[in-house]
Amino acid sequence: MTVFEELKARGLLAQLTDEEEIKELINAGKATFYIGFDPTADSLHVGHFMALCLMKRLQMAGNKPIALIGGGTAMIGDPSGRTDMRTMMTKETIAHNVECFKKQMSRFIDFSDGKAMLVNNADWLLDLNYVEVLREVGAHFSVNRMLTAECYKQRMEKGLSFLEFNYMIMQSYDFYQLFQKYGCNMQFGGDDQWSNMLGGTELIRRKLGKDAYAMTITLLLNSEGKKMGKTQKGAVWLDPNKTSPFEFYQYWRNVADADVLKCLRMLTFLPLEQIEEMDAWEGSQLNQAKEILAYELTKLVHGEEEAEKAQASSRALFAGGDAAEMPTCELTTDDFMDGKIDILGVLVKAGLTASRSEARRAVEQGGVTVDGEKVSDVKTLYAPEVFAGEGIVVKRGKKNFKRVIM
RNA sequence: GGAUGGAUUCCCGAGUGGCCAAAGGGGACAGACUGUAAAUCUGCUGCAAAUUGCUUCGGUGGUUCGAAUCCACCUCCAUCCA
Repeated sequence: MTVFEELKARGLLAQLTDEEEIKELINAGKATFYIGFDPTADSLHVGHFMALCLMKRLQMAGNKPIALIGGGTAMIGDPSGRTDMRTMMTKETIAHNVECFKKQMSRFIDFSDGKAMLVNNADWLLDLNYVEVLREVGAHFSVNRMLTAECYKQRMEKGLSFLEFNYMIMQSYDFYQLFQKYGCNMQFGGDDQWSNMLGGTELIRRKLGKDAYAMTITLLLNSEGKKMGKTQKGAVWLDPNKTSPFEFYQYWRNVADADVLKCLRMLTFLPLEQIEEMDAWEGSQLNQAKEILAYELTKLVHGEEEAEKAQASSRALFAGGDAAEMPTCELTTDDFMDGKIDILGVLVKAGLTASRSEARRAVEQGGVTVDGEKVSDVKTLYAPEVFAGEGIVVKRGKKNFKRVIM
């Protein structure tokens, strides 16, 4: 199976400027392509992960990837698909994020021996001369056309600043630069980037009279049409300090039935034949598929060891086994009042609830368990001895738990 | 620059002097049912020393016994006019 066929079979391809041409180039391993990542946070997330996987797949097929970090474009902020303006980030924050991105990326992509490149568009964007850009680049863009672009649609109601309006032009300029400098003639990215990417191919055609291609990958949406990889608290990060391997594992372990197969196809490197077999699974058997999904992804992102640990904790918690790998919280003598700590205090200290009020509600509703015993009294007290040795296991709800020791 | 409308809790959105920690919906959380899924039903959703107290309706001052609500100024947003 060729790379192109595989991408297609996995449902990754969304839109392409020229299917035949792109197919030929990437199958032959002759393409130099780039994918842009704006450093809007200090860690990559699942969306980035998909793009990195795409990069890896194409790299394995012999193509040369360029990972572009948007140190320059992050100064502007991509308005695509957003209803409100991004908060402007300081230069320092961006610089910090760029460093974090670099570190994380090198775990996924092999940058050695010129097999891939890492560039930062701050290198060419920040020193641009305004009037020059307007004449050289701006002249090739039609405002009328830009305004009809899908990505600005949502913003037409709420308002769009001139700053953000220029994002598309900056991204187009990136492509134009990379085309000239490195012969990069393809740009890939998330489907929300389509209009921005077309801007680039257009610019190259107008300035140089040459063809460049763009291809987007499907956004990972769940069966309700929402972007996956987001939790109530925010994104599911790849940085273990922001989203622990266990939380990461649990996120995928808990995906809806309707989404498991799609996730396996789009996110893992498991052979398609194996995934097709699982397609026939039904009912509770799908739980196995979820376990595989969670394990595979955790392994890709955090390594095999962490994946094993996460799986062990998960099984221990839900199937009731040895819970050695449980997340732990340590109390100090300061946490005790008159030699005791109440259940609400324990919940808050363990980070299982945000406030004592919330803890109180959880207990009142029967959602709190200590060592398997339901706690029904809000005033339940614990002496320090309870936390000695193995400590106690505190659970809030079905999925949130901590071992509390001293 | 001018005119008009607007800013309410995680989000949408009601509230135009006390009965307001603030209707309703969504989401989130917890319980029941299950398979760590979905659907459904129930509860819950500012903080706390908890039949009470404290902080919150863009910001700062003011009027009043009492302000999300009235007044002044400011900030931001939308629409129209330039």
